[in-house]
Amino acid sequence: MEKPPTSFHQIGNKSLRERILTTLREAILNGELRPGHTLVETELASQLGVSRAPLREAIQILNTEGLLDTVPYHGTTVKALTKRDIEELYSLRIVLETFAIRRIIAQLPEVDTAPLRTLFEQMLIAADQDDITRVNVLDREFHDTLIAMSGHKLLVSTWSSVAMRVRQVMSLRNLRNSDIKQIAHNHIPLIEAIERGDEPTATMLIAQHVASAGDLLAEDWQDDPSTATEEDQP
Amino acid sequence: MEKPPTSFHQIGNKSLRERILTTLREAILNGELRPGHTLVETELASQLGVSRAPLREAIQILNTEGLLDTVPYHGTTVKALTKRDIEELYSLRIVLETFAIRRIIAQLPEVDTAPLRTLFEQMLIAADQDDITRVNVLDREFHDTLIAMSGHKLLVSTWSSVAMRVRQVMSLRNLRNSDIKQIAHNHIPLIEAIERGDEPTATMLIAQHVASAGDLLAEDWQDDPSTATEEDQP
DNA sequence: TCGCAGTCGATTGTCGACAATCGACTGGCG
DNA sequence: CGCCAGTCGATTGTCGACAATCGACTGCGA
Repeated sequence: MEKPPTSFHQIGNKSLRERILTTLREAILNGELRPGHTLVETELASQLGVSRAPLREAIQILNTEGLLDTVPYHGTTVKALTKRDIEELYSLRIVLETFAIRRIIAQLPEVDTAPLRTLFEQMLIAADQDDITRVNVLDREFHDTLIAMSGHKLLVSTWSSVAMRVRQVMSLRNLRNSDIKQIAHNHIPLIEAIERGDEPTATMLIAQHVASAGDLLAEDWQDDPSTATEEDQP
Repeated sequence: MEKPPTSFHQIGNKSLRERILTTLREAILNGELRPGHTLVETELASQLGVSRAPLREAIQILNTEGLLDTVPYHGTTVKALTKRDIEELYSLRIVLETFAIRRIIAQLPEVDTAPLRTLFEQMLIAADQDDITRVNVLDREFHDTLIAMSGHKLLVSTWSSVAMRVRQVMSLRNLRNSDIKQIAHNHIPLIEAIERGDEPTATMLIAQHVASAGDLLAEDWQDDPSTATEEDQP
């Protein structure tokens, strides 16, 4: 329980709040902390070996990010994820990614599409090796890169909050290997359309690509009834 | 220093954190706290008559919302607003509002467009009376309503963070009355296009409408050099 | 037995004090 | 005179304790 005054083995030596934040966020995004799970501050604080002050600050941030849901004097829970949430998530994803692609194409000879190709190639290799985890990581990087290439900082930050929840959904769902490989292969026509500056095709492909992934994830999703986001008032 | 147990001018008597949050956010959005302004926790806390704990929680939230910028052990400042930020803000606005309109039209006979007309009429009256403040408020409500009518909760929450910064920009800029009246009148063809389900026209009009407002605001904007968001590394 | 008011325990909200960190100042040394 | 190490002050970061609030339990009375 006592921590050495200078423990040298922690590399990213940021503030406690930041480390708590990263820890909790990662746990939520990994599905380790499932939607509906209740967090008790006292418990969690002693569990993490910190006081409640920085923990609470981290919780406020996660509330704002939409990952936690605190009701005053009652408790904090991991935010529920309904089927509707997933549908909204993926429909907004399409909008944001389409925007990114339009911007990339608009500044085309300037931006370098090589990173996309590299990621795609690695993705194929991982798919061949049935390394599903790695495919998912690379897919995330692919879409993150796409957004970043737009050169639109506000879009990047908006994306990151959407992408977080996408990641959370994916952690709670196990797609079939065949589906994931299929999705992986879908990337190449998209890359080519972007490189050739073919906006109609590129935007059509991204919409199709994202929507089909979203349908796969939303399919058969059952909202946890005990953690519904809305209640009818009588 | 002592606050009356029930000071009647604060309506929503929620937690201290919430009240501090609202107070600070409003001050930033009003332009009362200008970009670059430094907040000192101890000062601000005693000024508000609260301790630093809830104040810090509010600050973390405002950081996450992108209104404040805290650098560790150094200080918290109101986030700078560069010309580029404004351009990004308005380009994303177009994307989000276009999406909202597409969704509204898609479910058309179901949604009621009367609120838009009502707001528009009030806007015209206020414009006639040269009540610029009220025109701005109504304009905000108009666009908020448009987003809300999409029935897309995630879009609403994404919008709210964009809309906050838009509000901040507007508070720092004084548009000419003639420009504002012009903008007010632009709303009616948009409403009609939406009601008639004419998606191409409606999306074209919203893009035009928002872009021209954005150009007006970004025009002649000078980034405060002392609060630049990025530094070149040598 | 049923309804209800009071109490109790658990949990969140707030506070004041202390620790850690960083920049600026300062004083000595080459 | 210039430079560097040490110190100091101001500010943020963290802690433990106390206060406020809410739900559930309990026991009294009709």
